[in-house]
Amino acid sequence: MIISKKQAFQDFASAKGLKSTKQRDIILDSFLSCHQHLTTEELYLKLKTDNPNIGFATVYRTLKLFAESGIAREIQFGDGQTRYEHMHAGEHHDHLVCTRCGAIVEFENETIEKLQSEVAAQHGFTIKNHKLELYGYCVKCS
Amino acid sequence: MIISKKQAFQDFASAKGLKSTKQRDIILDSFLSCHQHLTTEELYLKLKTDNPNIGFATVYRTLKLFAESGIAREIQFGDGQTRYEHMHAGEHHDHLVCTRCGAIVEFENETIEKLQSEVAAQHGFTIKNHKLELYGYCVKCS
DNA sequence: TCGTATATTGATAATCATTTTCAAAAAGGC
DNA sequence: GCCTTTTTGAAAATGATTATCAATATACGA
Repeated sequence: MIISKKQAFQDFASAKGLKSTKQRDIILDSFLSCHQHLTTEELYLKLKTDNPNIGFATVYRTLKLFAESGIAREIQFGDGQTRYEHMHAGEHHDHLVCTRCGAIVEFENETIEKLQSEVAAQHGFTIKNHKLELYGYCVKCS
Repeated sequence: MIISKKQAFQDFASAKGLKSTKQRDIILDSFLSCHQHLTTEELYLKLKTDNPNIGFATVYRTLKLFAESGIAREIQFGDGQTRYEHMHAGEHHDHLVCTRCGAIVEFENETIEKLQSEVAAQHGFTIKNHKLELYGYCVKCS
């Protein structure tokens, strides 16, 4: 899984004529080995421990590249920070967000996806992607 | 409809011990008579024509109050700006967003809502609100 | 109506996340 | 190795939003 993501990004990079650099490799490894939904800042801090020489501008730039390449997706939960999550080809998942403790649970629901397509078709829209987030309290917090 | 929103905000204000001010009245009228999904800046610019003496800090503060009072809701479409839309008691609508021309279409779908509740229940979540946005191209742009 | 306590305003400064700038360093051909 | 182009890191810039604070307005009791 991780290997194919690496491959996918390398394909994207060479197709775009990007040069391969140490920094991007490090950031890619770190991102792929990381839990989901992390902030640019979180990844930057995590990296800095082992690689104090990587600047945060590079982390920002590289995560944007990951999103562009399709191996990551930007998500925003309304707390002002952009998060990045791994993107698994072909599948899509949505989020339950606990507004008390910040816990994030992922879920998938094909019926909802199908209904979304129907709604879009009714309005003549061609859907590229979507975002569904349910906000509330998790088991522990309610 | 507009009158009841005004009433609703006044109830909220008095319950919170807020004083009634000219500025808030003007902003409330302007907001209620406005199209949906407007940016704080858009409302500020619109106001400034007739009321050059209202500061944008007040507009920001007041829109946050509207959201708190329940007559408005904050929405974010990922373009970096917070938008406010009218909130109709008891009903909830979601959005189709055209990523080319920026068109926004609202829709409601009870079945999706029901499925969301089911998903939340399965994970032990108590849902307070949710957000569903479908991004793609509208009829004209596709 | 007057005074007083409290909330609100507007201008400005501050903040926070993100982006841009730019000179120096690194990569990829040839 | 040379030369062109991309990338990097540090710092400055940006853009949206929030906090600060003195001046002003409001509510309410005397």
